[in-house]
Amino acid sequence: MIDSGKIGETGRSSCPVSCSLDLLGDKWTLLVVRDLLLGKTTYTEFQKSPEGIPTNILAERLKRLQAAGIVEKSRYQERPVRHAYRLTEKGRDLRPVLSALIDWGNKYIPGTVSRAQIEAMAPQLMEGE
Amino acid sequence: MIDSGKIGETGRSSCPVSCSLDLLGDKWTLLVVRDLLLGKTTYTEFQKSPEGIPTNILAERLKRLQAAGIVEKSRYQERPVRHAYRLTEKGRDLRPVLSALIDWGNKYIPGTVSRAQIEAMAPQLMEGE
DNA sequence: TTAGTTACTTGCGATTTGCAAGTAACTGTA
DNA sequence: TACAGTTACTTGCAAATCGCAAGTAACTAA
Repeated sequence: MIDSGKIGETGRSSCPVSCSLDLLGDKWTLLVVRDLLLGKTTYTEFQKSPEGIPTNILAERLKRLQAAGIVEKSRYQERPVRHAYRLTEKGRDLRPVLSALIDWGNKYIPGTVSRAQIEAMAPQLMEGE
Repeated sequence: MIDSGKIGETGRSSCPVSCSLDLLGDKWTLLVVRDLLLGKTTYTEFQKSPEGIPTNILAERLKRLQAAGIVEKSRYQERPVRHAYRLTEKGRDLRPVLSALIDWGNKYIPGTVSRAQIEAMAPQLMEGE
């Protein structure tokens, strides 16, 4: 057996789509990435998003994204200690994925906020594309 | 209350990313779409993919994708009755999403099959981009 | 007649989710 | 100094979903 189709211990196969979905394929992870691209940085800001992510899910996802090198946590203030979450380059490189989801959503799901409106309120979202 | 932030009965918000993920945000759905883009059409072909989707999950996802107008089922043979699943235009328009996931996976997950290799074995995957 | 294939469905234990509540550390106001 | 408020989580638990195995229905081919 030269190639089982699997990659390492984790990963269901050596397909880049499958491997990416192992990390990103759920209902919440890419929404956190979206918020980060929109410039949000704190736990509370993520919680305030209209989708209402449960706090335990948020904490777990932030840990996973950190472990995967997509997000980094930094202390932005002492007394009281406050942390900011930011995307790494690996995280910012997910922009095309989000961008494609926006375009598809705009085209096929009526009532969704348009890319133009999103860019207007967060110009950094699609910068550099 | 002018805008609750929600869209219709379903949908967690009016964000196109969130709405798209309501339908596509799990570990299997986009893998089925990938297989369809690769030219696979039958239930058994989907099952044979290296990730090994459980049969009940596959059946449920195909129903959901049909209900969403992303996939259509057609009889391609009588005696015995055989069905083929194919992407609609709405489904084919998910190509940029898959494409972005391939690029990200190739860049950040070592050992994944390259886009060039994927295109070589399935030229129709990224046609028209 | 019997084994094989296709396309599912059903049962069920294990994992994951989502809601609520609790906790720890600190601040700002009286 | 006391106390309400904020931030950033953790914990408990019922409910939903997942994944493995087995079963079923319709048909073919030997």
